[in-house]
Amino acid sequence: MKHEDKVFALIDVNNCYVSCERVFNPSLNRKPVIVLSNNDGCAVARSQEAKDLGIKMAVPLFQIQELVHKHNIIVLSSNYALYAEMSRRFMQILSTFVSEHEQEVYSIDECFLDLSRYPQNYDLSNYAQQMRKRIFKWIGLPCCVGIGRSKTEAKMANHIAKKNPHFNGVCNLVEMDPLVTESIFQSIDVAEVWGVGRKHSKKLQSMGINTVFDLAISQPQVLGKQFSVVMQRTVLELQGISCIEIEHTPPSKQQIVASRSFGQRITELNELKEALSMYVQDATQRLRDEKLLCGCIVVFVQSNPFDANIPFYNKSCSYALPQPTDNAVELVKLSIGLLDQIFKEGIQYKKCGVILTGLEPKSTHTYDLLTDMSIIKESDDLMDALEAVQQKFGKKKIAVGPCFIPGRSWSMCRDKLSKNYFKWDELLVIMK
DNA sequence: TCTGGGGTCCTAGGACCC
DNA sequence: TCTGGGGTCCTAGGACCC
Repeated sequence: MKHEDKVFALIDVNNCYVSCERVFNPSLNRKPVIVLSNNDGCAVARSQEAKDLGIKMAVPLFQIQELVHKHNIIVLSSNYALYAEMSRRFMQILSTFVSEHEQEVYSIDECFLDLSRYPQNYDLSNYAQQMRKRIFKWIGLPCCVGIGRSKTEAKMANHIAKKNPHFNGVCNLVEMDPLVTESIFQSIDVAEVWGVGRKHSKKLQSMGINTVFDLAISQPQVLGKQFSVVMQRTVLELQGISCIEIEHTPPSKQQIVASRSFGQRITELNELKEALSMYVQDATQRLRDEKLLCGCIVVFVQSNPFDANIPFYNKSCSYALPQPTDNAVELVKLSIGLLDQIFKEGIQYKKCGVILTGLEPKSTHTYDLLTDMSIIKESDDLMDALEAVQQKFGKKKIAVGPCFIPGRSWSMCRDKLSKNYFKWDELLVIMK
C-alpha cells in the first residue's frame, strides 16, 4: 500500500478526568469543574465551563483561587485509579471497531486507529459517529474523532472537531475539500500542531511560520536542518505523507520513574528515607508487573526550584548493578545507600525520586556462569510471598524499610478526592 | 504559604579507540 | 611551529508528549 492511502483516526475523551468524575456525579454537569495534579498543585483537567472562565492548562491552584471563589468552581483531587479503569473500558470498546494490530493506546484518554483498510467498505465519518455513540452509551464518556492521512493530521482533525461544535464530534480531513482544509489550517496557530511545543513555536513564528497552513507548505528538509528530523517528519505528516506508524504493541519500557513532591519541605535524612523507600517499592512493583529486571538505579533529590531566595539544590547519584534484579529489598537497600551520598545538611527538600533503568526482560536474561541460582530462587520466592500478602491483605500491610507511616508531613495532599466507584466498598450509593 | 508526574526521542560533546 | 581522521559509546541537556 502506498503511504498516500493510509488513513488514521484519533479518538480522544473530552476533558477526560472531569468527564470521568461527571459519570458518577451528575451534579457536576454544566458547572465549572477542575481536577488537580498530585499534591493538589495544578489544574490538569478543566470542564468546558472552566476553560471558558479562562483557566489555563497546568496553572497552579494558588494563582486562580480568586476565580475559583468568584465563580464557585468545583475543585477535585485527581483519582487516577478511577480514570485508569474508565480508560481501560474506553479502549476496550474501541477495540471492537478494528482488529488488534490496528489499535494503539496512545495515552490514558487517547487512542489511534489505523483505518487504512476501511475506506472502501465504510463511510468513515459515519463509522466514527458509531464509535462516539457506543462509547457514550456504554460508559458515558463524550469524545471526539479526528481522521487524517497521517497521525499528525488525525491529531489536527481531532482538534478541529473539538473546537467547532458544528462538526458534531467528527472531523474527517480525508474527505474534506482541500480549499476548506486550507482555510481552516490558516486559522489555527502553529503551536497547536502535535510535536510543536512552546520553544519551537516561538522559533517558527520568528521565521514567519505562524499557522498550521504555513507549516504545512514549508519545505520538510529545510526545517529538518533548522530543527531536527522530528520537525521534518511533522511537516511531511501535515502534507499527508505518513511517517509515524501505529504501534499496536507498546514498546518495552526504557525506564521507570517514581517520584513525588512533598506536601511540606523535608530537612531530615530519615524522612527522606521513608519517602524514598516507598517510591522504590512503587517502581519495583511496576518493574515486576512488566516482567523486567533493572540493571541501573538512579536516586535524586531536589529543593524547590521556584524558591527565588535559595539556590536550587538538585543532585542525583546512580549505581550499575553487577547483576540485574527485581528484588525490592535489594533495590531499597541500594537506593538508601545512594541517598546517603547525595544528602546535604541544611537543604529544604521538596522532592525526591528513583529511576530504574538498564531494563531487560526477565524471561530472556542469561545469568553468568558463577551465579548461585539458589539465591535467585530465594529472591523470587520472597518477592512472590510479599506480593501474595499484599494481594490478600492490602498494599499497606507489609513493606520493605520504613514506609507507610501515617500522618507524615511530606505525604501527598489529596483533599478533594472522589471515590473509586469500581471498588466494592466505594460503590455509588443511589438510595439508602 | 501554595508551582505534577511519568515518559520518549534527539543532539552535541567528550572520552576513547585504532 | 607543526599537532589525522573516522568510528563508537556514553552522558547531559533540551525539547516534546499526555
